Amino acid sequence: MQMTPMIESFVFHFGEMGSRWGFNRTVGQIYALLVISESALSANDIGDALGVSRGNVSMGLKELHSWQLVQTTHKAGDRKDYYRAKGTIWDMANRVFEERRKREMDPTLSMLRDILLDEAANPQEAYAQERIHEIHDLLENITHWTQSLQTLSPDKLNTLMKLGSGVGKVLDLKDKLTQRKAE
Amino acid sequence: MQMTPMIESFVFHFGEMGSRWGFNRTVGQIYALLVISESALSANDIGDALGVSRGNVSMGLKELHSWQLVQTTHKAGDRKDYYRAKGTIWDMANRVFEERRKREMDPTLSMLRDILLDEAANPQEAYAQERIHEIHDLLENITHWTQSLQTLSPDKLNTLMKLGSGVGKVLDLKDKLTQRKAE
DNA sequence: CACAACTTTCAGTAATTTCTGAAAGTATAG
DNA sequence: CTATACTTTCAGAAATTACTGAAAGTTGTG
Repeated sequence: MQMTPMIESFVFHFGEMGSRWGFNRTVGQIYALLVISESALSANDIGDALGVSRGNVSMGLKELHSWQLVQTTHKAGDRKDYYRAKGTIWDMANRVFEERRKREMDPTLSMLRDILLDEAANPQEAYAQERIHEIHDLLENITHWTQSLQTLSPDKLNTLMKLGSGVGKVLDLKDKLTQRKAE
Repeated sequence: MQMTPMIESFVFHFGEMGSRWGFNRTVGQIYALLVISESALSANDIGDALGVSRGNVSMGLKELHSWQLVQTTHKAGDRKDYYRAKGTIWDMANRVFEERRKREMDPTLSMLRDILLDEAANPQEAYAQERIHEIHDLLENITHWTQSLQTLSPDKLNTLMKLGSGVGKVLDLKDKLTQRKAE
């Protein structure tokens, strides 16, 4: 894998962004490299291309595995493991959303739920609980919603996204229809 | 602001999560504290409650300001600045989404666009550009979509979220209607 | 103007995260 | 079983990020 300037800028940028998306620089770079590489790469290929240690590559791949973003393959007569990005770009986006939900939302939701089970001991806590309730409900809504969006086919999701804020009109439409039925 | 155990666990957890949501521990804690506090707090109140230095509080508030998540107020006959969380929970969620889009998506999109302007120098780069194109289009779709969702009223958004995957059926419905019209 | 009451900045330090490379582990071939 | 060709682990080092507190800055008051 030779890093042309084009490929370098893609890979490095993904590295920078990696940390914002929930993994570290090297993990981001490894993934970027695998995504834009047509052939599967060995751990050494990756380390050489990125200029990082073999150990670091191993840890990075382990992390990507836990995100279910890589696939291990083999070549005949070669003991080495070869790695490639798993699934389509849609799958990738889904994975990232899902993992982040697990890591960001779920623990928060359960903490909030715990707090709401307690009795407020004074007006200050009562006020706090009200706010916490709001946050809880909002997060729960978002969680459920994103989960159900993930069950939609990429095709439907695309339609929905293309619709943009036009979805508001569709909702009005639906309201009218269901109302008419109710009459 | 006395930190009861309930309030402590909320504030500390928000601190932990803060880093995942794009800001550091102290910033997360300060914001949590302001959200569940009915009255506005001075910078010293905050520092005392959280056990962090005055300087750190100042930096944290500056950061929250840049996210437009806090509001500064004053009390008669008191020179101190007092701080409170700005807007509703919905506003907060919007702010966070928007800020993150600005910080995570926009720079990536512009980098991808730049790469796509170049000619591929070889088949390897051609393959890379195909992948990059896919990623670009996906991110652009998501960006536009989330932007347009933000223009929807909280009320409509709520309806949409409640609908969950049922939105698929509504889309079918819309398809049928628009088709009928076309006939 | 000088002083008081505050806030902000920032150099140095502390805490945290990431990375390296050597050692340990694993699997296959002979 | 031993040698070889690999992968993983992990203690310590390096890099990065966050925090402190003293000094500088700001604003209002007498």
